[in-house]
This record gives sequence, C-alpha cells and structure tokens, in this order.
Amino acid sequence: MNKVNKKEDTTIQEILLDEKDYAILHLLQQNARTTVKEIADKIHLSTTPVHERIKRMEASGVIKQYATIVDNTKVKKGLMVICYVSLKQHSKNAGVKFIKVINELNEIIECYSISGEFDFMLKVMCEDMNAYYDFHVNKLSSIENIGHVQSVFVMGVIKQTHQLVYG
Amino acid sequence: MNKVNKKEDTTIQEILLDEKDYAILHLLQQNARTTVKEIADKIHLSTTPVHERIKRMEASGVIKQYATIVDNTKVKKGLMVICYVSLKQHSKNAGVKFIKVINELNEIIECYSISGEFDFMLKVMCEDMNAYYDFHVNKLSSIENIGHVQSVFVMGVIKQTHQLVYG
DNA sequence: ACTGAAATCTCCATTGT
DNA sequence: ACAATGGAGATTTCAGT
Repeated sequence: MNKVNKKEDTTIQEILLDEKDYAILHLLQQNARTTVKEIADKIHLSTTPVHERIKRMEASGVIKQYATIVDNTKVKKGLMVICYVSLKQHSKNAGVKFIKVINELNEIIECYSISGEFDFMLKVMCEDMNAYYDFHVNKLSSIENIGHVQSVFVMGVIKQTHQLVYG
Repeated sequence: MNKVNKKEDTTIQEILLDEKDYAILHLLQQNARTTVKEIADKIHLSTTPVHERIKRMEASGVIKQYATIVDNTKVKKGLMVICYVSLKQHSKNAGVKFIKVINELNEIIECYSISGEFDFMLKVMCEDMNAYYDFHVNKLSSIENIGHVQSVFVMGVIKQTHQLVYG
C-alpha cells in the first residue's frame, strides 16, 4: 500500500480553494459584513455550505482578519510617509532587536524587508509634519543600530484597495 | 448677529470624535465583525448609543470600509513588489490618463503620488516572478507616457496592520 | 457536499427616562 | 443623549438526501 499518497497521512493540510471559495472571498473583501445569506443568494448556494466554507477559510488562515478601514485624514493621521532604513549591523540578533522596536511603534503600520541598498521599508502614518519630525528624531533615529534613514512623502493617494483579483 | 460662528450655517459638517468613538474604532479595526452588544459591554454603554455612533461614523466617512484581509501567500499572490514610476510628461491630462490605467490593473493594490525623483509609488501583488515579469513588460511598461520604472522586491513582511492608535 | 428548516443570537426601531 | 423592550432577520446547527 502506498501510504504516502493517502490524504490522511499528510500532517500539513493543503489549502485548495475552488471557484466558489474565490467568489466568497471576492464578496467578503469588498464588505466583511456581507451576510451569509446574501453571499449564498449571489453564488447560488444555500447558507450552510457558504457558512462552512467561510469557517474553513478562517481556520486555515486564508482569511486573516475582518478589518475596519478608517479614513486617516479624518482621524488626525493624514500624513503618510514611506521611510527607508538601513542597519549598521546585519547580525541575526541585531535584526531581531530592530523588529521588536518596529512592532512597538504605533506610527509604523507596515514594515517590509526589501531588496536594494536599504534593508527595510516602513509605512508611517501620523498627524502632520511636526508629528513626523518627532517620530523621526525621537523614535526612529534613536533606535540603536540604525544606519541611514530616507523619507519619501506621500502627496496623494491614487489607489488603495485590499481586493485581490484571482485567476 | 454673528452668523459665521453659528454651527447651523456651516455646510460642511465638522467630524468631532470623542474618546468613546475612538474606543469603538479601536475594537472595530481589530475585528469588523465585533457585535454592537460586545462593543457596548466593553465600553460600558448600551447598544443604542454604540449603534448610533457607528452609523454616524459610517455616514461621515470616518469608517470607509469593512474589509476582509486575505493571506496573500495562500491564494497565489505571494510576491509583493514596490514599484517606482516616473512619467515623461507631467501635464494634467497625461496624469489623468495614467491614473485611469492604474485603476484598471488588478495587480496594483496601492498607488501614491510621492515626493522625490519618481512620480508614483505602486504596491504590486502577483503570484511569482514570472507573473511580475509579465506585468512589468506587458502591462506597466506599455502604458504610454511611462518614463523610468524601478522595482524593489519585498523579501519579508515584518509588520502589517490597519490599527491606528489615537491620542 | 448541498438543501431545508429549526433554534439561538443580533440588530434596530420604539418607548420611556 | 442613553436604557430597556420586542419583533425582524441573521447566524448556526441538525436532520435528511
């Protein structure tokens, strides 16, 4: 018997989504509060399978979060700055310490490890230029092991979506 | 009579949020499906005012969207590329045409007008390097009026949140 | 796996303070 | 402007196919 090919033996579950799952995701990405019934009607299924598919995608981590998107300009967080950072040292320990501080700073809403001359790219949101100056001087630049920092200011938002189109 | 200072005369509504509104936003940002009752319990209010405050924030545009956040690595959209673009011409008409195309390309999930040597920064999500190459050559570079394009590849996601911390 | 219906819980308008 | 109440509608579970 070929045990390897039996599904029951795989410990790590493969997540395979079909077209109905993608259709559900498409609707939920537009509005996380879309009701199960509404989704069921639109994709021509009853509520039970829709409900089960959503629960499965939540459990498998395909659905990470139901988030509320706030208009930053209306809550005194209207200034977006893209911030490039390089470290002086690149040891594993230095990197871990840097990441710890990044996660503690609330102004930083995104941080990526990137290719090129800089090590990280940060997306920073704050009230205005004064607040950014304070962040830059007192928070970012005072992190130990910080090398160069370069700020690119966002003047306008052209497009911003979470909608991934599949297929 | 000093009409200017009368609130009734202002056509554009000032959105003033108090601490309870921020507390509601804080909970909703973590989970857009948090029930009104649950929020009411946590901030020590009944459901009626919580419901009214949420509706008010929806109507005033403070709450832009209830979005479902999908794990891109699990839906074959695991490659993130930050893409810098400069235009050849900077006339208003040329800009408008560019923005139109940007909105039509599903791989581009964010686009900002930025300071510095480039005109725009794009966040692009696709399946793999082959898909990105196709996007770059056949979609992005074939837009008329495109000048320089520079790609920065995201190697790792350190932090990614929608949670803005107020105050 | 999907359907249909029943049970539980949430929303939301009304009423009263 | 907030609390309490009850009908409408949603989620979720369970039987059946």
